[in-house]
Amino acid sequence: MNGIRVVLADDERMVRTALRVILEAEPDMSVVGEAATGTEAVSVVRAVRPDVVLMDVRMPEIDGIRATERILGDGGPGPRVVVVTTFENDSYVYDALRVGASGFLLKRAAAEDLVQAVRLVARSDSLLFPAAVRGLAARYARGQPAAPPWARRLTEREADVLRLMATGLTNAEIAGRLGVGPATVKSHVAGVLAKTGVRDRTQAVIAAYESGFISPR
Amino acid sequence: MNGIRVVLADDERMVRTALRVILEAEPDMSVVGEAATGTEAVSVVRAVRPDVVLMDVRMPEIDGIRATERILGDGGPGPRVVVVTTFENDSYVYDALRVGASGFLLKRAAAEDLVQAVRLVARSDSLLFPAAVRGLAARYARGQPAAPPWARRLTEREADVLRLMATGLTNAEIAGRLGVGPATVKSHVAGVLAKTGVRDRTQAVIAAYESGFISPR
DNA sequence: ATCCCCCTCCGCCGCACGGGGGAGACCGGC
DNA sequence: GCCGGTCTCCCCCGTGCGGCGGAGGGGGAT
Repeated sequence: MNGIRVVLADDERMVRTALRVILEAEPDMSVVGEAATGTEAVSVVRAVRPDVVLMDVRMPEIDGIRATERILGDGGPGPRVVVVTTFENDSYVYDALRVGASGFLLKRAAAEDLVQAVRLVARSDSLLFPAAVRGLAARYARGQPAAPPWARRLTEREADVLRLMATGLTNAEIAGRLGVGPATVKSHVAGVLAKTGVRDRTQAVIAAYESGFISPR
Repeated sequence: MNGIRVVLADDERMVRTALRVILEAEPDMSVVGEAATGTEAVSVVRAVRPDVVLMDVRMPEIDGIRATERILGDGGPGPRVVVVTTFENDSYVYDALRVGASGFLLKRAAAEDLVQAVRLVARSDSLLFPAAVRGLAARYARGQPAAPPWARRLTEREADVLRLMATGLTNAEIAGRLGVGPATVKSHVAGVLAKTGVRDRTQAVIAAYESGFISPR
């Protein structure tokens, strides 16, 4: 059975139980570990090597952000970390982005959204930031002009290329816009496809929309 | 938080009543004003400042297009105007685009589509047009003569294909899903591209998102 | 000083894609 | 009856795309 292996990290048992019930109801998911503290989360993840970690922000010992940082700092292909929090107006959003989280979810999100989110980050390696926190993320991003949060996965240039891809331009046209050669654009496109785990530019654009990387007017 | 505030402008009382019933059934919408003529629409909108205006085209005194023009010409963040008409091959489509309407709906649209449309334009400021007329928008904005063939709506099959395109499938995969040959899919894709006035499948998917034909989670 | 990542570019190659034709069948309307 | 629209499928053909492997330079990290 090679479903999506998930680890839950939350200090409240009831929350973990609720998440477990939701996820175990899906045929393609299984919860392979739980943690009640940040340090526990790190060790559990290192032990069971899950595909996705649902990481609460507020936890004893070390918080979810630091735990995420350590997990993703291990090197190699780490799990996708989806940061879960209660309040949408807290600054953890930016921190989550900075340390390389793949997604951000609110605890009040519908169960359906939760499983969809897990599936998306597990499958396509997309960045997943729902509409609820998009404005927030953008606000923080504006406050820190030189620190595009997505740099963890997509490089700055790759992000540029993806944005232009999402306007329907060809590689040659993107090259013209960026003032580089077509071969360079091809390289960046290849990078985007690899990092987002999709097949072609069309799927990349879809992922950009679905993840909130860009949003419709 | 009264939800989405809507003004109805239509010279037929029954139509207004029908729309009101449909919209009031939604917990997140409320009809805050009605108008039976174009001039009335302008004054009502200025008075109640709604989020969305459902604007009939044919109305006494001044028509819906001119009324829309005046409303959106007021400056500042005006409401989203969705132009409603009976016929789809109406030349009013172009006029609606020109004066800055946010959407275009047919009166025979299902109630479900109506509320979805209102919600969409209110929430995301999307342009809501049948994919068929999207290419027109760009060309018309550039001041170029709009070619009539594009005003034709997508056929049911073409809509199916577009939806599948927007999930990132190749032509061959779409063919498999629909149980037809690859050549058939190519035909439908060609139809979609022609009618939406775009160049390739990626732009078609973008148009689908931007037009509200499909929407991200 | 060394390593690693990023940006830049090169060639080759297979293939999906899209344009431009067309054709037969069905169905509804004039 | 005929015609217009839709759905189905066929051909050829050019090309943009994406995978592959490589290369050189710059800059940050340790």
